[in-house]
Amino acid sequence: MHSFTEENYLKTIYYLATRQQGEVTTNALAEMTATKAASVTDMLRKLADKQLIHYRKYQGVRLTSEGERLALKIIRRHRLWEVFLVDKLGFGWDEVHDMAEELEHIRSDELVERLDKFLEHPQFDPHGDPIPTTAGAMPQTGYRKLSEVAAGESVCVMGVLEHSPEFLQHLNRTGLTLGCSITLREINAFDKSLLVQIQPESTLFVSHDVARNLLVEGE
Amino acid sequence: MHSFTEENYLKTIYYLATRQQGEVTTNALAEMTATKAASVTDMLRKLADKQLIHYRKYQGVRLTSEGERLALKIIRRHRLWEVFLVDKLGFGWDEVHDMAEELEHIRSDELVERLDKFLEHPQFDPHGDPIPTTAGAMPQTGYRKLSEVAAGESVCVMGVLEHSPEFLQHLNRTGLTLGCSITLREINAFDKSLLVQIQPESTLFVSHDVARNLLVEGE
DNA sequence: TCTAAAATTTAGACTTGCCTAAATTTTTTG
DNA sequence: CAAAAAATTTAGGCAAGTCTAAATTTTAGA
Repeated sequence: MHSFTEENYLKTIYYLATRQQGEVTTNALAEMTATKAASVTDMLRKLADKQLIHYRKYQGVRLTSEGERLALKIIRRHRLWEVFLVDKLGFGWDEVHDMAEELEHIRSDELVERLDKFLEHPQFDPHGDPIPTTAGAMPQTGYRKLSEVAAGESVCVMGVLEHSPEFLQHLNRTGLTLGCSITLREINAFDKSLLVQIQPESTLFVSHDVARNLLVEGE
Repeated sequence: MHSFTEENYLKTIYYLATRQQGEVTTNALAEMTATKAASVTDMLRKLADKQLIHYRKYQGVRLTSEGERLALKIIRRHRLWEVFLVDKLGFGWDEVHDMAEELEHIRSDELVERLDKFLEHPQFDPHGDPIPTTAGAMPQTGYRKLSEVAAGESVCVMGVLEHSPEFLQHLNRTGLTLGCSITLREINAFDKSLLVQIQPESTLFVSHDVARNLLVEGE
């Protein structure tokens, strides 16, 4: 079996690999896991011994297919528990990350599959992230960032790239929650901020920082 | 905060203290936690430093009121998760112990209280054990062991003292599950085995070993 | 009650995962 | 393209929780 800590490294390597290209660096991992580079190096050697990552000294790291399988399993658990916490226990989407971070390490495949069934096989977590399948596939979505949408387009808010409580609470306050339909009225050339109309009639400014962390779906 | 391991020791000390009188011994703890006496001694010193137990070398151990408060909190979590696993996810009462053993360490009071509400404030877990209150009180039941019931009495099966999958599966097979009404027909003087009638008409023998692990309620 | 057995504690060591400081390799830049 | 900077790894150590073996204390039996 794999330790709590090993599972977190695998998940973090997966996460970083999807946002960068090439191999994941020691420093990036140290920052994400809030440890020091030397500690990361220790763990990388251990994961490489277990054939969960491809590791070449000084060159960075990449998951093996077994490592990716495990990472997706952890992510599946995390996202299913988040659905449980929000849909069944009534938590807000800004409150569930830390709890899911613990729940994702409960070791029982049967538990996960029963939870999935209990939740009626959700496809997305409360932040709009797709839930990997039992078979270990990550469903692809065609979402774009709001910051890449052209003026005049109407789109639907489908997810977020930033999961911090601060960001999510800001969205709560402005009404930019999942599923809401918006039309992009203007793009400010100076600071790239957006004038957005939320259906049916409220209008608000959205900073570029917010817009590039909001995922939206076509017209 | 307290470690996973510390929480397990507190829970185990509480458990042993309720079945024995006097102080809990090092050896008993070593056996229950599947470790060695020397390891237990180390942990007892640590728990004593944190004022969670009263500890006198060579004399055994007793929870402080703070230690007991924590132990009851862990037990409350454990039993609520067991209710969730059985009532909501459909697990059998013989399958849930190990999962609850992990879930009980998830650190969020808010989570526990929301779970309690979601489950509609259950009073007992799937084995008939009472669920401690948020305030930290262990509800008392007036249950007797089936082995202490007199011939001729009719009683209702309310709980078990032994939680091993083997024992619970044996009860499943014989039909002696929670809530079932039984009448004690005869007590065998030689081996203390019982002839029991399960309402309305099936009859079976129950060994003394089974009878002293079954909790029943009055007439 | 005195001694042997049982229970417990101490001593010293191991593993995991982390750290700091120093050494090494890679990358960047003048 | 060589020197400086940045990134990474190595070396040596620490804390938690465990272990075995040896020492100590308590208990039980003759």
